[in-house]
Amino acid sequence: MGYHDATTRVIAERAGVAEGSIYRHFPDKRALFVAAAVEGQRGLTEWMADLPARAGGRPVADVLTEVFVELSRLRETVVPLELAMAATPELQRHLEGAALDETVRGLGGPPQLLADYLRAERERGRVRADLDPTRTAVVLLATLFGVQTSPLAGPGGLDEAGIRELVSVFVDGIAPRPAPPAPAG
Amino acid sequence: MGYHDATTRVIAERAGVAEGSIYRHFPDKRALFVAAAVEGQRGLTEWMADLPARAGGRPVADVLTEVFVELSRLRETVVPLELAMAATPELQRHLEGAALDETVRGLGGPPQLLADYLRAERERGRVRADLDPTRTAVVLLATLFGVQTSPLAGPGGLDEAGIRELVSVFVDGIAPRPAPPAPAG
Amino acid sequence: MGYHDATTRVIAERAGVAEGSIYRHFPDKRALFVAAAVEGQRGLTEWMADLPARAGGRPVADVLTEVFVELSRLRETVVPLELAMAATPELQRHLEGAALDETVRGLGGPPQLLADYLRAERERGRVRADLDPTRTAVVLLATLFGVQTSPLAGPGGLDEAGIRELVSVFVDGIAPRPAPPAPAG
Amino acid sequence: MGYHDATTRVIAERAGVAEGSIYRHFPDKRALFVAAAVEGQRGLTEWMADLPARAGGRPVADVLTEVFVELSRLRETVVPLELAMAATPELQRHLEGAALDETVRGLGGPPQLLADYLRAERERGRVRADLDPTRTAVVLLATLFGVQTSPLAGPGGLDEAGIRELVSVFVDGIAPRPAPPAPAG
DNA sequence: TATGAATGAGGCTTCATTCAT
DNA sequence: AATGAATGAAGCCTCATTCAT
Repeated sequence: MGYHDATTRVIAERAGVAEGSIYRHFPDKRALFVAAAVEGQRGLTEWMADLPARAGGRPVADVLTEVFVELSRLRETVVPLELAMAATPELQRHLEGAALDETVRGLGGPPQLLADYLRAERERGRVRADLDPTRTAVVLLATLFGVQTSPLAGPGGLDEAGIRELVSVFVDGIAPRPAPPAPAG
Repeated sequence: MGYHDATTRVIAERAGVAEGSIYRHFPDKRALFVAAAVEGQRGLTEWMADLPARAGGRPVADVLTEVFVELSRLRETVVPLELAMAATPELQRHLEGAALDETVRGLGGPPQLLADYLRAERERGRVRADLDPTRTAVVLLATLFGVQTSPLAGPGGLDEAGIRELVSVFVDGIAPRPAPPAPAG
Repeated sequence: MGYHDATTRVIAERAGVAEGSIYRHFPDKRALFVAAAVEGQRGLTEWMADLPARAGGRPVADVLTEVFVELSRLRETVVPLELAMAATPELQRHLEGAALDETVRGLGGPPQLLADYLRAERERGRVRADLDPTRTAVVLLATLFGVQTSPLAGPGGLDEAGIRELVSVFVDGIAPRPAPPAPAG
Repeated sequence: MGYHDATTRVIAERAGVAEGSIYRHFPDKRALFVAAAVEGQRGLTEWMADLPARAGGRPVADVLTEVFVELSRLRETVVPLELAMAATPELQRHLEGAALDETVRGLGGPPQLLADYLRAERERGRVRADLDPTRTAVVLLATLFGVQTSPLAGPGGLDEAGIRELVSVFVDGIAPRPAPPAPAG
């Protein structure tokens, strides 16, 4: 449901408060919406907080798959908000000014955490050295967003198998791999 | 700009016609919007029509980069429409019933053309044999969509350098490549 | 169907002409509507033209029944127009200025013809001498109109049996009749 | 004034409220209109509630005259609504579903009350035994409606004298009465 | 002269916001 | 502080009328 479909009446109803009461907590509807989006991000961010610490453990593909599965689950509630933000430039402008929770700001949000993880793995030689972790993180998250958003992927986004394939593309690329050198024996 | 921000007044104004004239050509606003989206797709699709025939030519990464650069350019007009479609389920339902131009339907649209290209390259051994071309095409296009849409990538989406890096990730993956076998010599 | 439901588009469609062509024959929609009402009256009036000449023939109740049955039949097309006129004061004002066909004007329309008939019967002693024929005619026609119009009578107005009962009330009244004097024998 | 002339703007203006406020009390314009008609009926019905109890008292013609004079007065506000209902089939369908005030429903509305009165008078021998009270009541009310509605009666409907004559026609009929039998002397 | 696309005023309705209670 | 009725701007759409062809 987008920004315009979430009328103040519906919001108030679901929140179990009167319509007028909204304006005691938020100056206007936009602020309420931005706050909801930020709040959604907070949940995601907290879940991902330990991601950088997991570098060097399980294979990168496994970690990314797990992260993406969780993201896609959590995002079921967040994506509509983000879509609304994306589709409503008016909201984006106000997002910048939004008072980000200090905890969240410190963590930097999902993109920062994913970038930190990728950087840590790169240092361990498990990620290509020529990739910029930040930009790569953005591409990964944008893909997840695109896949769950675009009509192309069908309604409901990707299931776990789909996410696994997606991660496979990211990790190994679409180009065929040369045969690994025969282990020295 | 989303579906709701594109008021009939604004649309009529930009088209240089009276508001009432819209309804001589479209039964309602929804139909107008869907038609605009379909028309946008038509331009994209025509540009991509010869894509499958290019398989086996220049390196896959180069072709994809070129395609994505063009897509991102053309999509400057299409993305807002697609975003609106994505953010407005009401529109998606009606898109299915929309009278797709026969030319476009025959070509199958960008996802189909890209899938055909990938399949052709796979047959030539230039794309991993274990990937499903259709799903891979969807992931590629969804990524492009996500990158140009998500607030993460900043306003304006990716420039050509960004697209080049994005394609690099897709083609070669983020995992480090083993050293290619030393050419015989 | 009323004045507002008869849109110029519908009228033009049914008439098999283009919408714009209406305005070559009538200055505006109002004039078109008044003309249609007048035309409807013309048919009724012509059918009733010989009514006054029938005075003295068959019993008054029979004549009135026959007239009302025919009126109710013809009025199936006229009543909607009259209703529209009644419900739209704007139209009534313009009806007065309408160019009544000379023939119709000469005859005076249904009320005048019915009044003439009643007057002729009154002279023959077959209608109460203390009733004003014109006002009585108006009451009779208004009743027919009311019965065919008011929701009370149910959809479709009265059938022939209903009209017969209605006429019976009018002719003999609702008060019980004293026994007629025994014919001299 | 008809249904279409009573625009929401005009209604709101006359009611001294904002246009949008209408929709806090009624789901749409139709409902508002039907409610107004029902409310109008309520006033009429309450006024007529004691009618059946008056049978056997003053002469039938006097009672009917009194009733019709009052009806015509009250109906000055109701007739436009009823006309609108009659001219707008869409409204009639919704009238059936309208929540009639229980009081009104119990009384059955003006037609039922008038029919009850006529039946009571018939039992007293003051109304013809061969007339169906319900149908007669409908004819009487339809006539009043027709007279106040039809352009024939001129603007403003009937005055008291006109109503007296109308009732006279109904009570005694238009046929001449035979001389009452000479009282025994 | 006939057509029908274009026009724009105005209709009904929604909705974010205000305000008296 | 909370409520929810009231507000009025604005949205989509219809329709009588005009005008270029």
